[in-house]
Amino acid sequence: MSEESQLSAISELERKVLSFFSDAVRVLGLPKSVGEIYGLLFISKEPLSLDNLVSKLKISKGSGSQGLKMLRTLGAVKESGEVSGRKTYYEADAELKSLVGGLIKHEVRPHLESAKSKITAMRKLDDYNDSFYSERVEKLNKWRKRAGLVLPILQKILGK
Amino acid sequence: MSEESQLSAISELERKVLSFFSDAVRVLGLPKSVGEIYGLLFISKEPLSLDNLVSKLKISKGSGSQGLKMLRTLGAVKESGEVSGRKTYYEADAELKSLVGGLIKHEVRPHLESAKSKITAMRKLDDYNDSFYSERVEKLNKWRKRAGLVLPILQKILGK
DNA sequence: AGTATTGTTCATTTTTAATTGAACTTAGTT
DNA sequence: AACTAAGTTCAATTAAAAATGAACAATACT
Repeated sequence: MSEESQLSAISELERKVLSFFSDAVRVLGLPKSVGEIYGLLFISKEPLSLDNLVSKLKISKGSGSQGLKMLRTLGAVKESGEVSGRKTYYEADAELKSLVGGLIKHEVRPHLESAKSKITAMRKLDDYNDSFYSERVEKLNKWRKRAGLVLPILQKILGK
Repeated sequence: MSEESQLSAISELERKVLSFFSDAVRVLGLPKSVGEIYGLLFISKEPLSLDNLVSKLKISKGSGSQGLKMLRTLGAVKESGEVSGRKTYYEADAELKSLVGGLIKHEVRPHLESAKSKITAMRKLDDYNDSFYSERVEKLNKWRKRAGLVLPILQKILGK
């Protein structure tokens, strides 16, 4: 049977929230559609299905599916308990803690890991015997370590 | 007069440092060429001119000029005292403090400002009278404020 | 002054990243 | 079991970002 037809246009508030999250997400280097999906869930009173998102945001099913996948991975979105019919419905996890945690784990840590292995490789080079170069490489390592130390602090402060 | 011809190829260490900074810079949403320019200056024993950078990195003069401009704006690079001839030479400001400070000031703060004005606009909408919506908007504002508070702390921790 | 060299700007091109949509897979319904 | 709707995947397209290079501007050397 046919549900409430999903033609409801986007409200002014929704538009502003979408713009807010598109921007925020771009700063973090994620695609804008991901920000829009999260934004719409964030400002929605009820959980939304993939269909709902696709029709309201006027994006393709493919984008919607991929965007939701990323948001699930980040832990920014969760399936709603309500399982009416065969669709799955999503709602935003609107806790800064979850968002920051997911971003750190999936977007930041991997880069720090890769930085670590690059530094390890630098130490094996002949140039590393030169004091200027070794000093510079070790400075990079100090930076890397400090970045790693800051993350839990960040998480603690933001995730209250 | 002709200087030491700038054909010196890139060393293995240099290659690794460039890769390190290209990656780092991409995480921050800046173009890779900017990372490479900074990287080469970071690992160079002497200050380098635009020409030096362009020939070693094999990038166009245009990219080089734009990249240096961005790095100057961020305060990540400074003109060397040495003014031999008519070229200007640059060296990396290799203090994490400067880098973080510049990024916060030029890349982060402006976004927080724009977020602030978006929230102000949301508060003026009719929907804001609905308690669910006002609660959400105020949550966004809480997040924004918290992000603003974290920056100086970040700066303090990283900029030691 | 005139000339040569260095540096910037910006319209075009190239490269990279995101989105689409059609084919496919999975799961629910009758 | 056959059918139908939901969701995923991925090759192809489109859109966004960065790099190029030629024209221009600024500077300093003679």
